[in-house]
Amino acid sequence: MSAGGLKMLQNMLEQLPASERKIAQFILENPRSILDSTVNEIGVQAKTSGAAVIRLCKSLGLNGFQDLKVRIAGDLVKPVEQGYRDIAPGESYFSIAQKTASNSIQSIRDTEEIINYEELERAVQTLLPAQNVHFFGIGASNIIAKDAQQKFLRIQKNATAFTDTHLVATIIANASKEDVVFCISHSGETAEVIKVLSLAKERGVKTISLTKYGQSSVASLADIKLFTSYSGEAAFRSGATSSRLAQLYMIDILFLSMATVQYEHTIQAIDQTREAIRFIKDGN
Amino acid sequence: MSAGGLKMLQNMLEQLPASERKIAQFILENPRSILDSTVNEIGVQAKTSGAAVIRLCKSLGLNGFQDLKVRIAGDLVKPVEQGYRDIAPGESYFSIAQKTASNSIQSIRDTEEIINYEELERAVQTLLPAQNVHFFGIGASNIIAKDAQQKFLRIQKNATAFTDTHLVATIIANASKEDVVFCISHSGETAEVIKVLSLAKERGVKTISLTKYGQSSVASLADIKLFTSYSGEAAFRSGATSSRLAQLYMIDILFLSMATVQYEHTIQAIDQTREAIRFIKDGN
DNA sequence: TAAAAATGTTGAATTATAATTTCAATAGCG
DNA sequence: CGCTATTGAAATTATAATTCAACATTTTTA
Repeated sequence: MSAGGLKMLQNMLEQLPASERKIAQFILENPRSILDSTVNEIGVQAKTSGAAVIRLCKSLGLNGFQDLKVRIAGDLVKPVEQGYRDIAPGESYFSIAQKTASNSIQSIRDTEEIINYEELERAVQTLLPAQNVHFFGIGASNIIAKDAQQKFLRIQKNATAFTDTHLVATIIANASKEDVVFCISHSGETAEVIKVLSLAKERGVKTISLTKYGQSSVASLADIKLFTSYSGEAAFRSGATSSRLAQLYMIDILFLSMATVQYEHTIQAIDQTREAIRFIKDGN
Repeated sequence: MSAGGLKMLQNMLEQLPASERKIAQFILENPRSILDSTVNEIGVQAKTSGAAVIRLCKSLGLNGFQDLKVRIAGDLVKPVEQGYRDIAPGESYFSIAQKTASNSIQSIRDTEEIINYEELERAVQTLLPAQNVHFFGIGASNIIAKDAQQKFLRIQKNATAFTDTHLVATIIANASKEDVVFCISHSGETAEVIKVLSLAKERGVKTISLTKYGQSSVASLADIKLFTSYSGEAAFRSGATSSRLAQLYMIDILFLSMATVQYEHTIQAIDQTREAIRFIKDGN
């Protein structure tokens, strides 16, 4: 019942009469397009008739056009992708969606593989007792910082995520020993982040970094170093497409790790948050 | 166009009216049998009518019965998915990392499967000529809005992503017909987002929504509806862990789709951005 | 709280569309 | 030249999709 339609066409190609072969060739070249075409449309596009399409189905030993359609739909289910692939001009939406999914998944998998669990444990143990956590990242990394801030606030952990270097400097200048500065920079070389980290170090505030895997100024400065996999990041010179997902993945792990350690407290905090939002929304 | 039919049915099951739900359930129980049944046969077998089958297809956002058939044919050739798994108290770091990776990957895969490529195309064609794109989302969805804004600015597309409802109202009140309002809300029921959308609609501004798959106030209001898969989102009642990745994935696809259509322009814009950042950083 | 109005849901009947068959015309072949 | 195979337009049949009146449900109003 399942798939094999394209293979059938290929095998049969030579022994088919001219009109049917035209159809077969057309389908092999545009397998996707036949899924939402009618028999007659295909006939015309392949410069022959709709009747030839039906005859082709019979020649293949199938019951009819629907049968062929279903088999080809099965053939077109994407193969599992591996590795990173860039996107070319004029690429189809379908192909973009596939490649993007594949790249995103790959970056998460790669990041999972390089996790240093001792370092992760140290991060959790540092963050749990912290009074305030100051996330800092600029540009694309600020998105991650904001996400982390939101998550931390949910479990009743004070958190900031400003972009203004001067403001952050002020905060660090007045930070207590119970505070943690958490710096995010994919490259690990963002000037502002390096400055903020240096300041924190000088002031004796605990520091955690999240950068791409490998040596970098930011990572070397931080007390605890977390990494995301440095993937090709080919995708369209865009600088921050799948790396961003890997960073969020690391934030999730941190958040969930902290949450499981203080399970009851977390559940309670999250339910309270939900209540509060409902109150704002519905007023009761 | 690829598969995901069964997932769609599963996601939608609860919000369907009785007759359509009967059909959905029947199909989920006998996916294979629908491949060579007619609309009426299915209707009768599920103890309702053929009309309900067609209505179900429309409810899923598909064009018709053939569309559903093709997607289910795709589902039947691939191995069964793992599904989502929640995290328990005192779970090991390793296990958290694994489950989180697995859930994240699943949500991206599921989202890929339910993409409606015609709707995506319409979104791209609406966004490309837009003068300004106003992203709007609050709470966790604002993170996504900000991410989208950054991406759009990179390709020289004016974009905003404010949280202040009054401010956004002002913007929409003064928006031109060439502007687009892009609303993000996982639940699709965020009051502020509904208000903003209604205002935009009233003002005749084009609207795009990004919500979880299924019927929702936000989606019904928008001209163009994009979806992420509504997964169990079990992960620790946290409300926004892997759904966020799926949303970012959709933003990536939109961005890359727009970028490939105007490839040279994009490359140039991105290189200029890089230059500008280097200038700020190194001063030369 | 009951009645009325509005809204949503249903499947039988109808219409529209697409798949399949028929058949006369034509091409290929010994 | 006569036989057989192939072809596509037209007819037929099957199927998908829409319409609509009846019914059910929810919401509004008095």
